[in-house]
Amino acid sequence: MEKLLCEKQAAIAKAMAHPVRIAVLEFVRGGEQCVCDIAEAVSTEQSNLSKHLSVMVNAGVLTSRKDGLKVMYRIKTPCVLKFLNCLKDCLKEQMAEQQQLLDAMNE
Amino acid sequence: MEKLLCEKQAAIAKAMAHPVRIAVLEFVRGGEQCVCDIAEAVSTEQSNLSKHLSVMVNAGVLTSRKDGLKVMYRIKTPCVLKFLNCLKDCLKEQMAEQQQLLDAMNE
DNA sequence: GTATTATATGAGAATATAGTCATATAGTCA
DNA sequence: TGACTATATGACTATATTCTCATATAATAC
Repeated sequence: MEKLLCEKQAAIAKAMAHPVRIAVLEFVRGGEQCVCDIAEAVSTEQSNLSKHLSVMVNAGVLTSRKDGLKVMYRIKTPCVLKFLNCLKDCLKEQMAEQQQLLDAMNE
Repeated sequence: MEKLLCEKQAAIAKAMAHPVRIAVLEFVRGGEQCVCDIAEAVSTEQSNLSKHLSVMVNAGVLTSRKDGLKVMYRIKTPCVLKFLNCLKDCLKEQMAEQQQLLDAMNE
């Protein structure tokens, strides 16, 4: 049971654990976007992007809706946004630490 | 530059995107623990666990210190805890949605 | 209907990740 | 010193992920 919960959490993390997918989420966080615009924004091949998108849909991170020829993707829940912020904070914390090291070297 | 930031964020997410690693983080979140206790808690082979731990150390998620024969691991920054909470919230949100579906079926 | 556009999918190759086993290292204790 | 314990590492296999290319599907416009 405990194990299953860990698996589910890992699956969510995994769905975001790729540079292209982070870039997609950052691009989409402002509002829904079609595949072609996302592809341009993250400069990734259409078919490849399409797979990344479906990974995130399956993990419950994104949803999509059809709009004519286009398919619009958007972030599914507010949690995902919080998650992204969290990641960025982690990175900032790491960089701040590196900055301290750098400062120490220059003393 | 943008790309590099995405890579770094993805690396952090990837370091946690594994069921065993989530289990480790959950076990360690209360305070530092030695490898042998972690191994028992997450029921994973010692050498395998050791690799998972070093992945997380390299990603800046955990730190370790030697204490005699033992090596104690702990969560490196408060951000990581927030991150874990975030993941759990994402999962809760997903399960709540499934619950709604279930309710709709029973009407 | 055909042509066109936007997106998805399948097969395959390249690469990365995870797990297992045997072994190495390093600290402790007698 | 040698025996013992805790942890890390290297080699290897198994598996999963990513990417690319070609092709399929689906919506639109003519």
